[in-house]
Amino acid sequence: MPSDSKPVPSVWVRPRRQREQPVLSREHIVAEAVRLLDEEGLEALSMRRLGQRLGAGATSLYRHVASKDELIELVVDEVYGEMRVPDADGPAGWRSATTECAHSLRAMILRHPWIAAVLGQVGLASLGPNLVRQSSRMIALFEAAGFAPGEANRAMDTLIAYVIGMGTSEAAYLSLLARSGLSEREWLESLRPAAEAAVSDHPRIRDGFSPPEGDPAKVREENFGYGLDRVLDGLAVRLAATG
Amino acid sequence: MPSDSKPVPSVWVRPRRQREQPVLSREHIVAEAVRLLDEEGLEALSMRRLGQRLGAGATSLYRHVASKDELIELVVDEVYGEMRVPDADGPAGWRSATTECAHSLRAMILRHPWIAAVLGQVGLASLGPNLVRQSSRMIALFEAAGFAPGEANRAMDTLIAYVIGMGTSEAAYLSLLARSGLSEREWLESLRPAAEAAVSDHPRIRDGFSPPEGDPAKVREENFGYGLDRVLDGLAVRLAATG
DNA sequence: CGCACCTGCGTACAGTGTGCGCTATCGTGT
DNA sequence: ACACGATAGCGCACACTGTACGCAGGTGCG
Repeated sequence: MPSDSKPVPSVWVRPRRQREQPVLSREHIVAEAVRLLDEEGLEALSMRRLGQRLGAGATSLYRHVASKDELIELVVDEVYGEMRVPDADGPAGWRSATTECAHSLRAMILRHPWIAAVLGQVGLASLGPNLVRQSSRMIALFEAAGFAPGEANRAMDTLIAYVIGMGTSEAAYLSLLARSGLSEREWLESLRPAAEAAVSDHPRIRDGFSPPEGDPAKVREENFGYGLDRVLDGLAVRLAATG
Repeated sequence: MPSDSKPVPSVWVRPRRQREQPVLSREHIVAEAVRLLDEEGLEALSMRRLGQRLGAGATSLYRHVASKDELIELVVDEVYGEMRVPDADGPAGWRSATTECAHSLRAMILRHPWIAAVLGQVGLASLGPNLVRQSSRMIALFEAAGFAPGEANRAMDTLIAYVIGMGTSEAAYLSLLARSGLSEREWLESLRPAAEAAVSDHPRIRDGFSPPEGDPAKVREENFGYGLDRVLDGLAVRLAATG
């Protein structure tokens, strides 16, 4: 019985490869990636850490996913599926239906702030199943409202661009804040001097760093609603002019 | 004269440290970073490559810039300064002035497609001088149009959110395309089968992958203009209702 | 039984951001 | 004129990244 071989390749010690039922699969990987991203943010997502959380080696993931970029595409499509899009033949008018869409998309972005950074790389150009499904349902909404078939798509793009632009700003702000480790109030307080200097040079800038007028989250939601109403007003004008 | 010391630390061989005039400086670094990003895209930006292009070592940059993240903030503010914002007391009406802003911002994004990916990380939350200046000038535009002081800010946010959302999508699409190395026509052709499958399942989706109806860039610009008009219509409605 | 296949793993490589301590240069005060 | 402190740049080192490659073990089919 040789004791000089260090790793002792004995049958009894060998880890027996307990193939529990949670074998690796594309769905498992994507789901765990979303969880990791939600908990620790974008730069915490590495193949090694993800593998670790799944009880697997880093490179094992590559059996199910071609590359990290592809994984990110999958993850984007996954969360895009969380958006709620009402049925086009439902009882609600087009305005309230699209309003619900917009709020639901914003909520999704705020639940997963990391997509802000990721949308700029991968965009909505990839043809994931959820993206296709949701887009189709949204276009139906605009067609039911009375937009011509070709135009409904552009109307949807307009609305989505607004929501994504607004959500991106909010998400970037929030994850900056999260990375700082401060509470929102402390953060604003710490930026106070710089902000005051800026405001004094350019008096027109609204002082977003003043003593918080109520819940900051509430303020952000109202700002979002303001712009949303303007965008929908504009679409309504167009609808009235062509109908 | 010992010949065994390999690196020969002789005074005559020593590189004499020619301190040419292009010493490193924050401005130089930022400018070169923008050039590198424009030429080779976001993931080509590393401190080592940037230092190399400046004829400096990687870590030398840290004398002028605290971290790569800070460098990126600087770079964002730099290109944000490229946007053209007309004077508020100029001859043009508010609508044409803000239209010019929007097109100018979009043009900036398309000139520097990498900011799409970067805006999601750093956002417009940092208080760079160009950002402050441009925002102030834009708010002035909306106040001159008749928006109440507090509301002008929200109107601007609405417009900017739309432009950024739309620009982000375009930029993501374009840089995906650039990474593929194909021409736009080849790219569309290669996606044809997948797109057709998607369309046949969801007939409402406009077939954006059909034989190009004219210049694709033109089509994108028209789509952008469509949404822009809707957003400005909506703001005009609000203006008429409160004025 | 044998054979092909598929899944997961360990190793390895090139490349990343950046902390630390060294050297050479420059501007300034005496 | 000379010394001295500040500063700019550099090389090294560390921990970490994505992923190519080849191997080991299990599974299903002939």
